[in-house]
Amino acid sequence: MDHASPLGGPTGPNALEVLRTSSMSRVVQGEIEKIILSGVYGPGEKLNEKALADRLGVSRGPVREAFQALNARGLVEMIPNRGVFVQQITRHDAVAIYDVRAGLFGTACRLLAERITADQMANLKVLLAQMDAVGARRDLEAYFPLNLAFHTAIVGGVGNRYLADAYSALVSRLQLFRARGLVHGGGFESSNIEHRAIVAALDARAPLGAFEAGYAHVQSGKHRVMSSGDGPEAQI
Amino acid sequence: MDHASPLGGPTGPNALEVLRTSSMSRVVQGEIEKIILSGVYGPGEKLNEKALADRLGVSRGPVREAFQALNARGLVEMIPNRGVFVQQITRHDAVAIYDVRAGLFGTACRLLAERITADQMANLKVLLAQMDAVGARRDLEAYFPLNLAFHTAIVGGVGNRYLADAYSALVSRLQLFRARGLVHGGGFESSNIEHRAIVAALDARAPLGAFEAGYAHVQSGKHRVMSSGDGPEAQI
DNA sequence: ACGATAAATATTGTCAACGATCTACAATTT
DNA sequence: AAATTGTAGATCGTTGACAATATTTATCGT
Repeated sequence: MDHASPLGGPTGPNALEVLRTSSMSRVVQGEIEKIILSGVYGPGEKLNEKALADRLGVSRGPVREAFQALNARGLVEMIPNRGVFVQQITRHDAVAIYDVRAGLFGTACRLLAERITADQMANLKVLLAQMDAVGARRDLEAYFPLNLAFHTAIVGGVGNRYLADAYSALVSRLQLFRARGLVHGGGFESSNIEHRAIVAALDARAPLGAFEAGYAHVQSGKHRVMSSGDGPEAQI
Repeated sequence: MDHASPLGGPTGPNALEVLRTSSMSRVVQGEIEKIILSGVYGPGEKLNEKALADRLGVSRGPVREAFQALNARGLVEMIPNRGVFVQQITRHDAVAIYDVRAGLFGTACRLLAERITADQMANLKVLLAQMDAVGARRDLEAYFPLNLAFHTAIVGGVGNRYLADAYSALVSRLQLFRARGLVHGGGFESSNIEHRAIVAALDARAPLGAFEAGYAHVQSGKHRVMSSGDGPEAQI
């Protein structure tokens, strides 16, 4: 099975720009991350240095450097003299990650409530309406990107790089916890109700209410995911 | 000036154990991190690969791998074909980091309020009393470790690895923002009052109140630091 | 046939070297 | 004199090679 296209193929938009701004190891890191998050390797599976290097058309050096970065981001586990393995996220871990994510998302809502612009507010309401419409049709394929855009608009809208980075690091780790599981809908209604509560609090410029709404929303998402079997799937 | 002792010297407890469990690049990473956080290199200063490698008695490979990890942790900035530089934390950045830290610390307090044990509660009260006593004497040297222990007891007491890691990553970054500045006291009283509010909320097992108390405490700390000149110093 | 031991293979950790890129300085031109 | 161009040195990015460690396979003994 093709895990990755050997570099030089249609990897990026234009290889010229990529290779000038980014170093090889950064490209390699992105490729390996895509491979890991795509789920083809499975949690706990070993990542062979030489095999990856050959597949990506580079030597082991850049691969090892990429491993260090991925390890710091919590996507792989490194055991000295043994090798690098895809990080295993247990059910217990996922709960812990969701708790932190809830706190960060709530914080994002709180901070955004203190500084949200009219344009941002309007954008969120548009997304909300679209999600309502799509949710009524139970169209999961269309709902997913809208939901992602909604969350991104909130977390990114704060304009706090450190908040956004920490949040996306948690989301990445959480992606490791859907061991090849299918995406499974359900909970459109409650999710949309929570979204409305968040927007309402933001519209009222109520930091405390916004925090609570955001925190509760992620916690609800945690319960939705956790209550649906061992190898979980949805993230609404 | 001696930036670091060449490995093999009295760096760690016993080099044998360290070298068996940890790889060289991990040791190197720790050494470089200590060097950076010690502040001898100054924000924005360049870290020369060969110079660091020579000083640590290794080749450039492990140093480059350590750089990747430190970059992912936000302690250095890597510019392709230019080099690695100590991350610069501007005043604006520090404010952003404090905001995230406030949210995380508040979340820690909230989660801890839901599960704190009697032993943990007692420990916090002991620390609180000690800080009161030391604060009354205005003994900053003694206050600092107690304050650190108090915060660590809360964040670590939750038992959430991801929360603790994210929090300490922010604290590390924040350390970059005391550009060789002296530690400057002041605010003992307000800080202690806030500590008491946190403990009271935890004792009452009140998640919401605990969050607010923790969040407000870090925000107050932010204002204490930010209001004291450009190159800030204290972190109480 | 099963388990323990030993050789063989594979993989990791580290290093030194090579080409590519950048930086600093001097010579030249306007 | 200021700006620009050209060159020399330093530094970075990558690679291939070697030693150390782990894993697999083969062999031996009970």
